[in-house]
Amino acid sequence: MSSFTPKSDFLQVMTERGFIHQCSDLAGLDALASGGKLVGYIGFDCTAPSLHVGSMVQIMCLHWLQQTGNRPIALMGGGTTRVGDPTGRDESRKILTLEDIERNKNGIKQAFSRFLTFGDTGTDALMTDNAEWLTKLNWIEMLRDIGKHFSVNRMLAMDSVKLRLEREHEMSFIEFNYMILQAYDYVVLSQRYGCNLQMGGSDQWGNIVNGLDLGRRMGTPQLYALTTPLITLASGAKMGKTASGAVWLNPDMKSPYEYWQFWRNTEDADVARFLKLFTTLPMSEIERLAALQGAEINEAKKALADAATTLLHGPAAARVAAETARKTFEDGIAADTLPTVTVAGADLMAGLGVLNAFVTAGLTASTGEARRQIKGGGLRVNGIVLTNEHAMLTPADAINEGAIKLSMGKKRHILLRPVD
RNA sequence: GGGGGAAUGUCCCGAGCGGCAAAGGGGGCGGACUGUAAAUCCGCUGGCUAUGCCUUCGUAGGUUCGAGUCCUACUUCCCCCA
Repeated sequence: MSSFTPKSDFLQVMTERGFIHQCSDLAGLDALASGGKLVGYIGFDCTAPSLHVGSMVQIMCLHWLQQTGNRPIALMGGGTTRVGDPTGRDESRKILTLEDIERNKNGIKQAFSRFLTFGDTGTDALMTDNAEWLTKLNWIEMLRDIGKHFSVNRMLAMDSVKLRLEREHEMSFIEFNYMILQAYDYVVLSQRYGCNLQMGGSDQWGNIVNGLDLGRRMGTPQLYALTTPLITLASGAKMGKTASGAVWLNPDMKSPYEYWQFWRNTEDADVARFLKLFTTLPMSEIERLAALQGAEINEAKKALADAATTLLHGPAAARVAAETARKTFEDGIAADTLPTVTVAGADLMAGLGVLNAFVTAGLTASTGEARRQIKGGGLRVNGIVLTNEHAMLTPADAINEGAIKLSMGKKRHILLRPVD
């Protein structure tokens, strides 16, 4: 596969930026892509109210698909989430309520508009929900039309099932059916929209290939599969977690500033790879940035943070985030654009204990943790290390544009702003 | 159907003679060193109105001054026999 030289823009971009892990037929796919005849989809689970950076690779795949003259489909898993994908899990998922799934779906939709141009013609992106057809399936019809194409022998041999069986972990019948539904999705999308490519993370290979098979048996045109590598950090950790939890894409769950910070803190060894995957900067520029050594590599990290944040939150928000970071870390002053938490002015007037202040700000989970952090020298008020856990905050401490800057560690800062 | 074993700090794994807020890891957080990096070293890693009080070892009872530890029943999981 490494010897294959793609001719299409799509596969050239995917290859040189490191998006390709496995493909069912690179040459066939290349031919279709050259003519702008690809209609590719990726399914997104509705298990959380927002996508997180872990899905960025997938989103970028759709983005490039469109940028190179093909049509992307973002498929919401409103139906499949009701069943639950057992892939990569050795315990059953808990079954989500329909209301939760609906809420999650609406939250997840938000992120896409920045990356894709939606519409009804040509290369316009499409968003659809597999609940639309899956919930209408009739059990007997489904068994006769779809079920007959599936071999239980083969299903049992699939990794997602085999692992559970080997470890003698429970796999319920509902989960066992997941792969059938995902395969069926692909066929439906093929029939409705001429979809001929499904992409996904490398763990989805089995599910995607099932779709290919089902399509062949049900008489669709040739379908293709393309998976992306699992993105881990150079240090081996799974990507997407930070001090303050998962890196969500929705701004109400993770501010643009925090998103910018996430990329700014990328490990040296990951910078070049991430620039290729998570920005649309030209390859020549990426090569220049990747060549930076030592402390200079920080310039590359800023470029990564700027570009990635611009993609998700827009240029204005990215500029603010970068400026906030510059003031905070390089000038050491409190930018009024830092994440802010408000307190009642009256409470502050009466004197607010520092322990409770840090809990209110969300920097520590409990007053106990705040106490321990103070012992370890980890908390600061207006930049000054806090040593007295009994200290009280008063309006006189609101010296940064009328707010108090609370910090935990070197990187996490919150403005506590009194309001009436 | 019969016999044996197991469930531990709500992140995970895991030790635990009747005196236990409970060993040890991993992970996470903080500190030092740096470049807002990695690696390394050090500290912390139930809650609170805090020299005390409250809640934690599958669930519910019991024995005991005192139970994660002993007894009984139940739930779930694993192993062996049929």
